[in-house]
Amino acid sequence: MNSGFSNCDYEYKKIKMRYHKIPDETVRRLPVYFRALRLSSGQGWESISSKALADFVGVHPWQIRKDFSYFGDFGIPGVGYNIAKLKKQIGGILKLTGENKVVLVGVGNLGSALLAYPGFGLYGFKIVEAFDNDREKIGRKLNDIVIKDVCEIATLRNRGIQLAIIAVPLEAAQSVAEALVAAGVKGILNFSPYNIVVPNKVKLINIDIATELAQLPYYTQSGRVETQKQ
Amino acid sequence: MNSGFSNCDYEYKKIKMRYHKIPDETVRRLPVYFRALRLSSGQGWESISSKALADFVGVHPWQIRKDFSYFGDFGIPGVGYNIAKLKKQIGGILKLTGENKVVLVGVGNLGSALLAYPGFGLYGFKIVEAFDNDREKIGRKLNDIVIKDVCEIATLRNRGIQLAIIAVPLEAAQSVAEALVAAGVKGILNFSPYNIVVPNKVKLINIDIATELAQLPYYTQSGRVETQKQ
DNA sequence: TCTTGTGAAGTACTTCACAGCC
DNA sequence: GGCTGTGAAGTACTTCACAAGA
Repeated sequence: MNSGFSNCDYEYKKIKMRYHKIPDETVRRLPVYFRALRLSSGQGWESISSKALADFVGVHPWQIRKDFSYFGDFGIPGVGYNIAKLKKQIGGILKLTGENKVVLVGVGNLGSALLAYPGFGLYGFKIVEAFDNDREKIGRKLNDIVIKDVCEIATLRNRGIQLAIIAVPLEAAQSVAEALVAAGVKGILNFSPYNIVVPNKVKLINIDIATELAQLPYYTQSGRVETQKQ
Repeated sequence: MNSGFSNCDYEYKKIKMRYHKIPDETVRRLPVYFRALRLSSGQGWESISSKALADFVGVHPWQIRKDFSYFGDFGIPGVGYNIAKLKKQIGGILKLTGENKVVLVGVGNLGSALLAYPGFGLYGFKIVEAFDNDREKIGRKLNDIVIKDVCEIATLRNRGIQLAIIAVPLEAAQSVAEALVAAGVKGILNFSPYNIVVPNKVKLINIDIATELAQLPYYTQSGRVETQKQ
């Protein structure tokens, strides 16, 4: 990707306007800041400095200032950031305004846990539908959601549902993803350890639990000297 | 971090030995390659090319070759990589030899799902203990594991258990982490949305489910033009 | 004096391109 | 002819350092 605009720079600067591509790493951190602000806003503070926020979420202050610099002038020099205003701005950037509807596919052990997961609410997410292919489960109610047959994914069309969570065994992951995309879903959070392929217009984020765990022994087991190579 | 050794380069090259720091991103991908190899080794193939492996896991062939180049000469030009040998080598680098014991703290919805998660076995992980602070749960058996009181985390000392998974509410996360570290745990996979602080010698990997989901609307909602700034 | 915002410098990782081996 | 291994080039992100605002 190209930051572009190099031969238009002068024009843009003249009218005091510049264009940025937001680094993906910044987008990844914004939800973390957002949650920190939500948690800290009930505490009577009005402002927060980049240092205080940084300590809370575990990054460096200059990282936070740099991240915010991609958007606009959020803060007040000598004071910090107004918590309410900052929260609103980050929410706006992330499009976390109002309620975001999400559907879940796969109501096994992990899927059931996700249905009950309390962390989604803070961001305004709500799981509004759940699907499975197990006849035993279809029709049952879990956390106020009636589990439907995966065949009914197509009925999501035109209901304004853009996000889905996939928590099915890996054999089913690709076909479920395709059904979701066909039904108009534009963003997928995939928990199955399978390399799902989706069209470019669809954003896919993978969480691969076992793979994350499998990094640990490399770092923890002693004898990790710099690799010798001959 | 410094790649170092610049003034020793000649010496090292002369004796055909070089030292590398393995990029964290490479370590993150190795478990993915490892699983792909395990899945493909039952299929009668003996060798696999960087292109075939790349297509399977969803990266570029040159990325795979570069990743492997940090370790040694794995492949045979014109042929590819011997699957059995490669699997063994990656397993060795990641220290995924034999059975890796893991303990789980927090047997709520998510913790229970992790206890039953089938994906750990492929890497040789086994959850050998589970802890919770809920009197209702303590003493019950789940997936052949008797749930113990969190107070008993200290009893893990000297049992050769290096890895732990934290799936407790955020208020409890820091204290649980400290108990685990005190009991000799060296690597933690943390599912609670809290910035746990651990000593440098302990490796911490965070999986923050809601935060991952919260990135999606930014990418999926239309109207994401390059940010305007004045 | 304290804290922001940001060019510039530094670092880490990815991609290229091709020599060398099978 | 096909595929690996790897310096070199390119890109993306982080960290620094400091001018300017409150």
